[in-house]
Amino acid sequence: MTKPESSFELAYSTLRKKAIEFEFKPGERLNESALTRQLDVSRTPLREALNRLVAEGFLTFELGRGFFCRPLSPEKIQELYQIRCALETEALVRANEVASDAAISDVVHYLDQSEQAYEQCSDLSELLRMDEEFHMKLAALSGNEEMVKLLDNVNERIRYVRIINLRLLRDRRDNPDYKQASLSAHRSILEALKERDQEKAVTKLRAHIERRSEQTIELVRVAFSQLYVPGG
Amino acid sequence: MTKPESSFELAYSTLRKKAIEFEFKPGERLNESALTRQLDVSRTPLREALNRLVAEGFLTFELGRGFFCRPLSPEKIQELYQIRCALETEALVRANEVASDAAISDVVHYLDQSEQAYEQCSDLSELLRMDEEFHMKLAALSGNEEMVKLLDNVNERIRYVRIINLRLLRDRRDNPDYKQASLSAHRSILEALKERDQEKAVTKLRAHIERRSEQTIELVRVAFSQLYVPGG
DNA sequence: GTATACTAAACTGTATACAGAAATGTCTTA
DNA sequence: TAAGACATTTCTGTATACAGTTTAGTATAC
Repeated sequence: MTKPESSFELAYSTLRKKAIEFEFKPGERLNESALTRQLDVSRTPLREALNRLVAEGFLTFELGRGFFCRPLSPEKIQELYQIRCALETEALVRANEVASDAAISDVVHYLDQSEQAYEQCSDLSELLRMDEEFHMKLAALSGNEEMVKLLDNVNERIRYVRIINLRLLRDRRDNPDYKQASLSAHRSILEALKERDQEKAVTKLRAHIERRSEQTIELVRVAFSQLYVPGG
Repeated sequence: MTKPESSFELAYSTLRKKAIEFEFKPGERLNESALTRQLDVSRTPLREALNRLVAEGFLTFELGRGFFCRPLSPEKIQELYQIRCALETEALVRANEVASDAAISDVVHYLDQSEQAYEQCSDLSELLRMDEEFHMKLAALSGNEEMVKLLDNVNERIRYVRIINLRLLRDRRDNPDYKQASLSAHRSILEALKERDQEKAVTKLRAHIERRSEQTIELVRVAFSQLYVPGG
C-alpha cells in the first residue's frame, strides 16, 4: 500500500533528485516533451514542478527558451558554503539559548550510536548523508523550522560537489583519516554547546565547515578550468 | 514603450505583491478562477506563478484543496528575523574580507545622501524601503549574490509586520526619535566596518536588528492573541 | 435543535490542442 | 568553402476541456 502520488509530486520529486545529483548537466536545456515521456505525466504538472525547482535554485528559466539546469561554478559553491556557515552558526547560537540539556544529550547519543556505522561505511553518499544528518540535528536544536528548511536546501545544492570531494580525500595516497577528523569535530562542537560555551562552539563549527569548503571550492575551480583546456 | 510581459510574469509579480502586503488574509484560500478573472490570464500560467510563490514561502499548498496565503504567527516572524540576523551578520563578515575601502565609502555616501530624505519622510512604506535599501547595500558588499537574494526574500516576508510596528512607534505618546536611532545605528555599523573592526560591526548590527525584532514579534503576538478574544 | 445523509455546485488536477517563437537544416550565393 | 536567407521542424506559452474531488447546501431523522 503505497500512498497515492499526484503527477505533480511524482515529477517534482523525480526532477529534484536528478537536479541535486546533476543528472542534468550544468546549463543543460531541459526538453519538456522528452520529460513528459520519461515521467509519464503531461506538461501541465511537469511545468508546475519545474517552476518550483526554479524558485528553489535547482533550475533556471528563460522566457521563450524554457528551463535549464543550474550552472556549476566555484563562485556559486562558495556562496552556498557561506550561507551554510551563516545558518548553522546562527542556529547554534539560538540552540544555546533555547535547547534543553536533554535535547543536546539526544544529539550526543545520536553521535554515539552512529559512530560505528560512520567509521565502517564505505559508500560515500551514505557517509555524506550521515554527516548532513548530524548537522541538521544540530541546527534543529534551534527550534527554527524555517532555518532548518533553508539549510536543507543549501545542503542539497552543494551535495554533488561534496561527494566528489570526499572521493578525492578517500583516494589520496596520504589518506588522512577524514572520518575521524569529522567525528571528533562533531563531538567537540557538541561538548562546547553542552558546556554552554557559545563562543567556542561557534568557532569550532565555523572552522569545521570552512575547512572542507575551501578544498571543495578549489576542486570545483580546477574541474571548471579543465573544461576549457584545449581538447578537453 | 513598456517591455512585453508574459502572462506568467504578470500573474507572478501581481500575486507576489499582494502576498507580501497580506492582501490575502493569513490562511485564506485562493480561488483560482477568481484570480484568472482578476488578472485576465488562464489557469496554466496562474498556477505556475502560484507554485513559484509556494517555493518562496509566500503561499502554502494542499493537494486537492489548492493554494493558501501563508499563516502569520509570532513564531514564524521570529524565525525569519533570526534568519535575517544570520544572513546580515555573515554578509558583514564577508564584506570585511572582500570589500574595498572605496566600496564601503560608496555606502557611506549613500547614507549621507539619503539622510535628509529619511528624516523628512512621512510615508512609512517609503521609510521602510529606505531602511531595507541600506541593509541590502551593506549585504551586497559581501559580493554574495545568493545571500543577497535570500535576504531579499526574508525582508519581503517580514515587511508587512515591520510597517505596522513603525506605525506603532510613530503614534506613541512618548515618541522617541526612531528615525535618528536607526540612522545613527547605520552610521556606527559602517564606521566599524570602515575601521575593519569586525567584532564591533557585527555586534552593533546584531543589536540593531534584534532591537526592533523583539518589539515587532511582541506586536504580532498581541495581535494574534486578540484574534481569539471572545467576540473579537 | 442538532446531527446525519444526500444532492448539487464549485473547484482542483491534468490532458490536450494550438498559435507563435526559437532552433535546425537546406539551399543559394559569393 | 563559408556565409546568409529561407523553409521546416521543434518547442514553448497558454487557453481550454473534462474528470474526479471537495465543499456547500438541503432535507431528513432523532
